[in-house]
Amino acid sequence: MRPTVHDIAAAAGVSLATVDRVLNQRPGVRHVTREKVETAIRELGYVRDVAAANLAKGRTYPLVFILPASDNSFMHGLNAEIRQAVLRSSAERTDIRTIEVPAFDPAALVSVLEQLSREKPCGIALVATDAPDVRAAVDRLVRERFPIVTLVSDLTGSLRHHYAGVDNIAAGRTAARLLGRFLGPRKGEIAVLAGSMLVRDHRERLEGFTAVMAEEFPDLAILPVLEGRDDPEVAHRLVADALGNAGIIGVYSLGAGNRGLIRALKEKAVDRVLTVIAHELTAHTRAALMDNTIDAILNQDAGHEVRSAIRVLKAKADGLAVIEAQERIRLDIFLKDNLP
Amino acid sequence: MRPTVHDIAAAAGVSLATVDRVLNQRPGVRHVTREKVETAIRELGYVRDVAAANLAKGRTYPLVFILPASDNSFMHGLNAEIRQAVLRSSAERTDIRTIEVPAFDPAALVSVLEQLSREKPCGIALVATDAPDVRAAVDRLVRERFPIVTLVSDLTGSLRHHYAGVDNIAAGRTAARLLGRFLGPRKGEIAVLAGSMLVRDHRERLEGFTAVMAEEFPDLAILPVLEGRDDPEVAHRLVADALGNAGIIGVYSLGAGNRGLIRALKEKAVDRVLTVIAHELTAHTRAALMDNTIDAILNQDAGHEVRSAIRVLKAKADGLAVIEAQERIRLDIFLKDNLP
DNA sequence: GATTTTTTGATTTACGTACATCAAAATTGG
DNA sequence: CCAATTTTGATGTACGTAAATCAAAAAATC
Repeated sequence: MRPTVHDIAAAAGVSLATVDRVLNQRPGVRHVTREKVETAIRELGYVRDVAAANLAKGRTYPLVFILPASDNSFMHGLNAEIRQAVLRSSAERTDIRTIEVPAFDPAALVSVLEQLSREKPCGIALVATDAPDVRAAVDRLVRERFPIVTLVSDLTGSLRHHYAGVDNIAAGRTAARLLGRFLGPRKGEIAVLAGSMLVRDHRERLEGFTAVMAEEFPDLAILPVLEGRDDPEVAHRLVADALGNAGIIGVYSLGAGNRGLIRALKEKAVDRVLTVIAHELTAHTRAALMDNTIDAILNQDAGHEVRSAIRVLKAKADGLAVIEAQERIRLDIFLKDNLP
Repeated sequence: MRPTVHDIAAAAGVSLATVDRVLNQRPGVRHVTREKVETAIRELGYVRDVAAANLAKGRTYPLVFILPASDNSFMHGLNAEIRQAVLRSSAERTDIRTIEVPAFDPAALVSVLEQLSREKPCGIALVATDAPDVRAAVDRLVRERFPIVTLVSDLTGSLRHHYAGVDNIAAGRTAARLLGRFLGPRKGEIAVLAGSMLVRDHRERLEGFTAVMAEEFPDLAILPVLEGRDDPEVAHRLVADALGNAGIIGVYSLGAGNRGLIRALKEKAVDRVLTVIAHELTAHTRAALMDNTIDAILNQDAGHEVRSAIRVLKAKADGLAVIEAQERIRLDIFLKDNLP
């Protein structure tokens, strides 16, 4: 049986009340006494029973998710997963609120963060826009002891406690190797469709992609990036135009808005052997994978990201350790054979 | 605030004791009264606070893991993950015991299962050997209300509550498509190294592999399967022999014992362009992926499997729902760029 | 209608922790 | 040494549930 506060009190030769004062960092304990208690805690290997403590405190975890107001399948999916988590709130003692901010707008994000610092949630998850102001705001909140995790898009160099998302450089590198290997000895040009180079995850994917292409597949030339703003219409136009170039033998779509890409491919490339790699598994990309329009899909599981963010925020709020391996968000590679 | 037993009692117009009798299916409640309470429970949307209940009961979850006594990296890894879970036991209220049984020995497995039915653990996870006797023993335990999950290797057609492992047919299919696509237009022969065709997961991987090869890559011929018994020495000999055949352009290793495979490849195939796909990420396969001896690794995350099995068994023991998407064990595809 | 049996209520203790109160003891300052 | 202050102990209540006991009420049996 694991030791309880009573055991600590007995071992330290003090009363229950004193143990309680030490455990909950209440004042009125002499230094020597505090040391005695802390020694007993260490020696007996006491760990607070979080379930009992939460019961006694009537504790809930007010959490805030800050998401960009983007109208694409991935963000819709992320939202849906948060709603699922809300349904589990009562069992998990969470109290989850979602705030939408304009996409790619650091100032708006900062103002929301500043507002939250007054509201005292016990944890914040945000899809970070990569800007110095945002970094500063996040660092300030971390210093004020708010648990913070970045979701989907990281804020490197900031003090955030955790990042619940995939390694986008690795994703880009993986895409490049898959494309290169699938194309084999063929020579030609590769079209790259991105959302916006202002978003860190897209930049990183491109960075990884071009690095591996340059190192390992010198026969494949990367064309200038098409920025589709994650909008199906824009993507469609850009890709349809680009396919006028007969030298293109491969396409890497590293953002959202794949609906337009797929339409363009079906209209303009029926007679050509194109190898296509895209990101994010949606109804559209899934269908395209099944009918061979797309050859592979790289994906991040939004459900895992949301659940992981919640687990990590709760653990940080309680000062507990997280199981690192469990919280690592993996890059899923889907071929038509291993779809979920 | 979520309703408590007191609210149920008030709503149903009965005493706390009666609510307790209904909730814990104790006798001495008239049918009509029971109905009243159940209606109140439904109408208020009451769900038992599992944390409080466990505290009151002093409940622990005695769980048993039954593993084959196989001496390969994967089983060692699985064992290590179970030990990690044991370290978390006190926080998770689990009490985990591991039983090793001779590998591929249905009778031994059945006798352990029968013994357990007397011991009353609150959940059992087993790496199933696929045999009718085992299926019958598992079904019997399920009927006796033991929560049971299969781990790594499933027992299809049995009544087990859950399978914590990958879809091995999908894994084989994925391996085939990767190999076929990586080889591109080349024609030649493919060597397949398995552990044993007596194990269901190996059979399924082969089944998926040959199916996709036949459907989609008719220029690639699959050679008779080499059964390496998951033993590095045997695997080494078999592969070294097979590589005498100059027509081999690809290798699929669907079992364990990859150390021998890798040695054989380094000795016999330095001057050849072989495409190699293997299962299970270990120190050896990882190094081989990095130095281009292996082109891709398919993996199942033993840590996820163990944690998932525990979560599911606990949920079943409490009669709670599991988050299906969370418990799905995914097939990891590793290229050298996305290694963890 | 009296007796037995079944059903229900009222109440208590417990789980491990949090938190508050008040009294007692120890320490500090003058 | 006394008074003021700080530190410690003792005790009780609470959280939501489980489980037990005993008395009271209701229903079933004769």
